[in-house]
Amino acid sequence: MKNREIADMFEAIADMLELLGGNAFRVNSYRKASRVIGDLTDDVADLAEAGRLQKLPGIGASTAKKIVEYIETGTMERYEKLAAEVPEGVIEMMHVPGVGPKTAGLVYKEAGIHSVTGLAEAIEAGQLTDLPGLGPKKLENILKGVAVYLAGQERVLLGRALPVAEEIAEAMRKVRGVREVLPAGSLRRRRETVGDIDILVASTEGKAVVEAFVGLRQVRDVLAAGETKGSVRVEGGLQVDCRVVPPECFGAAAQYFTGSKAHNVRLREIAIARKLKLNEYGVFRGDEPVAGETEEEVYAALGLPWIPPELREDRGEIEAAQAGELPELVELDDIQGDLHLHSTWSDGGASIEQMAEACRALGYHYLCVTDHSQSLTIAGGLGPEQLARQREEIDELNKTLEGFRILAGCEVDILGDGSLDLPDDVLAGLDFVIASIHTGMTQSTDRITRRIVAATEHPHVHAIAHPTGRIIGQREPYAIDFEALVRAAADTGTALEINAYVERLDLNAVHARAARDAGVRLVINTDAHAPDQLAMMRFGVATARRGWGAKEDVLNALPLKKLLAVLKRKHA
DNA sequence: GCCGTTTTCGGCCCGACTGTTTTCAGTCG
Repeated sequence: MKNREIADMFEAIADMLELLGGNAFRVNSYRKASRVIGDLTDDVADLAEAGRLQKLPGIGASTAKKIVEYIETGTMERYEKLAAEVPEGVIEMMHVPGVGPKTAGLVYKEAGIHSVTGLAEAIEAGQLTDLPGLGPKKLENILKGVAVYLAGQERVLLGRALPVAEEIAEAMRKVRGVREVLPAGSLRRRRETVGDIDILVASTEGKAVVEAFVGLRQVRDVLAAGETKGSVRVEGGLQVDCRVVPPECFGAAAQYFTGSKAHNVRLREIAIARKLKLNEYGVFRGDEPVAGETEEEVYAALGLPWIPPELREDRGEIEAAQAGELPELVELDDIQGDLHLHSTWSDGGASIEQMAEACRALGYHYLCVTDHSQSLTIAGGLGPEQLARQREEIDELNKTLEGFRILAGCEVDILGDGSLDLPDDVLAGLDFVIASIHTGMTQSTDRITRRIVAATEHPHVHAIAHPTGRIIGQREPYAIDFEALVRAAADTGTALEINAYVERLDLNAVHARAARDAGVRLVINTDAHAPDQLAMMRFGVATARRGWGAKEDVLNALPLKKLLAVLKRKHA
């Protein structure tokens, strides 16, 4: 699958064209094409073969031709020509905060600088002071930017950022003069990682609110503190911005600061078509404000229903909203139970009883114990006899629990050859079987796809756990043919998991969307190894929502009776 | 380079901030 390569090439073409002073709209077209191809789960080669490339938004005759060229020949002339002209390091300089295409182009053309480190050295040696537009402050600023860039400026996991944001938001709600507080930005859209935290505050007293913000006990460094905006770093280096807006603009500001950028651009285009103007202060006809106090009225002024933040990525949500076809997204309250968790029988930290109590406290009606299977000795995997004894314990516990049911299950390993780690008759006796890969993760696309597809075809496997194996920032997904997996899951009635573990979120949002579009049932599980980890369910639900998942798409949003009926069907 | 409820040509998102200027270019979100 060459989607990623092609998306990256279009992005690089955009960067290089921009640096060379090419038409800005053309640059934008390449960026859009890059995003569209990058978001695709279908193989772009299949679309090309079917002659359907130009059906994609932002893909016209010219980019379609380049895609076909790359698929057929393995190279793209446009890209190669530009790459011969612009050294890679010059493009990299553009990614330093404070350095854009103009500055990178200038220092390259006028001073021959072609790397980020070369840029820093030249500034420190005082070599760039004669260049137009580069005064001492600008140069100092670039130097700081290089330090930030080289430090890696990593994005932070949603699971880490969200609690920080909520704590700060809670503290800000207690500040005098504050009417409303909303953590906005990519965090509100529940992206799996976030770059920084944006806290939006409605108040008429900007300065006092900002002062209170930078004085919060969580604050370690104050980066800026003005009339309407404060910027700080908290423990761990995470940057938090606070913006104060008047209450009558709060809705427009919330919309604006939630993004995504691509979504906002589309909204502004719609505004223009309606002879309106949209900015962070409201919707305007001429100078006349038409909307702004709530997000609902901002969207309504553009002829749209309110769109849930998780969908705001310009991935078709605006068209769906216009057609009145937005999905009714699954909510945390819809979740009836957790179907993938561990106990002290394998590598968990709590007894089944403790896990059950924790699940009841969350308002669930059932859980399924899915300890590891025998070959995973390092995790204390269970064999047939242990599973039988575990079942006895579960049966005893179920006698004492009212209105709650513990299901007996297993996270069975998919072995290297695609067979399962437990005999069929043992699996047949379990309520729920979720299969997963813990070894041979680096196998070829062909092998690993056959392995997982074989597991979906197994009559006793109800779901595949963490289907791509990726761990955010640590491990790439398996080289699996995802389309083939989705087809197999759809054909066999096997659910695919959204593993809610904050480092996993696997399936991710784009994969989850493709699965649900193909009619595959999703199952959202925490894979908890201790009671407190059950709370990660919210991140799995957020990912399902980003994947356009509705309650009906989610296996464990079913009430117990219906769930058991569905599980039985696969067994039979 | 894309695209069509004013268009197959001529448009294409908006405002703030900063540092460099003397009216504005570049960068950012």
